[in-house]
Amino acid sequence: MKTNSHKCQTCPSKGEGIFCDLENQALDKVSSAKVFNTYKKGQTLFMEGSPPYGLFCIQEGTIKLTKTGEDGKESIVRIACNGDVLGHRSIFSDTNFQATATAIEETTVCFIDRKFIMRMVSEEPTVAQNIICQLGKSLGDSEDRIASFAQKNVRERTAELLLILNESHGKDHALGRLLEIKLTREEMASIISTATETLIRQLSEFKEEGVIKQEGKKLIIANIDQLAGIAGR
Amino acid sequence: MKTNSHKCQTCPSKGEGIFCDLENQALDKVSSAKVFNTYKKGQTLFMEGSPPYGLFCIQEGTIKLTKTGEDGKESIVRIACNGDVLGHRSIFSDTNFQATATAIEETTVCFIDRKFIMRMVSEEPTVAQNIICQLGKSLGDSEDRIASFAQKNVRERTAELLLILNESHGKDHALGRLLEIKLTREEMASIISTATETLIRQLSEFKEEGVIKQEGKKLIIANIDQLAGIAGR
DNA sequence: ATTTAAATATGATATAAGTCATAAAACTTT
DNA sequence: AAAGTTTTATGACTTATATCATATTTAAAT
Repeated sequence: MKTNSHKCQTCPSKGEGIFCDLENQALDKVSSAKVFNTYKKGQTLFMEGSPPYGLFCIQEGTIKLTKTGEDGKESIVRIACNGDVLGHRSIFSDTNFQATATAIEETTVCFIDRKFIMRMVSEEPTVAQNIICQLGKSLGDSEDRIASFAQKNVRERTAELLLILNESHGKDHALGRLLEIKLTREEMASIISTATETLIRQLSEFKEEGVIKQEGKKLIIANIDQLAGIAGR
Repeated sequence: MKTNSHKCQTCPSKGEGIFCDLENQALDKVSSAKVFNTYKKGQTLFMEGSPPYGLFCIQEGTIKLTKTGEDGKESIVRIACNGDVLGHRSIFSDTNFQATATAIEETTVCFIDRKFIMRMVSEEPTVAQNIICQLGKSLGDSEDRIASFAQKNVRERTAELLLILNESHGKDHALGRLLEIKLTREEMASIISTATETLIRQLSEFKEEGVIKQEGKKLIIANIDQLAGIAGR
């Protein structure tokens, strides 16, 4: 399933990725250095503890990053999607992966060798800047979650999660905003650090209140303002 | 209290900072571009929501980064010390500060204008790499904390906090490892997202068990292996 | 199509940790 | 040195949320 026939020039995530500011010539170099790959739902890109050989650039799809506790309980530390890069943290600090990356839907990814990316960062300042920018955004999101955990209860964090999912995966729909992401309740619970049953109960409560609706397996935010009020922002 | 008489070449944090790989010539440029400043305990470097004009490089001391909830409750999202840089996230993503930075002890800091640092990142790849490396480390720490909340109880998180403080501020001592950082119990509680009383109770429990001791205001880790066992690592 | 397994849902119960109250230390300020 | 303020410390009580148990629904496998 590996090929090099794809061109970065026509990549669907071109506008968002770390190579978005490159000239055509430099982009050609990236095109030839990368390896294209498709991961099915449930497949892992890399495992916690293993050494990084390069960078993963998400073209299209969604990846969860998880850490496993001693008791085996997994917790989701980040969700990455189109244009996001994985592995930069490990590569630049020369440490093993601190989390496991798993596709939660079919995802197309480009892999770029670590040596190539190191050279790229030296030669193309915009690439370095974009990596800094993305890492910064992830750090901001991560610290938001820490504060959220300290300051908000499950009801507020659930509302917040739905709003965040809306920003990254929300589509317009007759009844409101349809969340085009198929996370299990267990995964949603893990993101906001609560028990699966507690999250399910909270979603049921939101349904009763008419804040959200369900169509098949997909959730729809029916009243986004009310949800924002609950999340407290 | 502002001066330019300090040279980066003789900075106590030179080995750890983002400019550590620069040649003397380039370092001279940094020396003349920076503004040196001292913050007393409790003074703020910048406030959540305000725009960033540059980068803060910590020469010596400790800074807490806090976020304030609607209810006014502050939570500590990061602790930064010698060699750490603040403001990179905001500068590169061109957003306002997402947290407030306050000195928790007397801290000496160099301020570097945003335009200068942007130029530096373009011209000196090692600076960009070091920023990436530091951001990556912060992101890793932050995600560790998220997993920690999800997977550990207050007892375990308290043990973990003491171990982390030991790594950054621990000094050898007759009774074990002395933590050379003066955080209030409220601040310690905030770091691990628990109530002040709960943290105090946990420390009392550790004292009873003989895992930690107290000398004046400072804590001493008497049995680091046992503490590591409790933290689960 | 039928069986098996996994995910969702809800009730009942337990408990870790939060909140409130109060007091004693430990610093600050006058 | 005395008064005031903040921090540390414990006890008593409450509550949000985890855990356990058990259906029900949905998806996967045979």
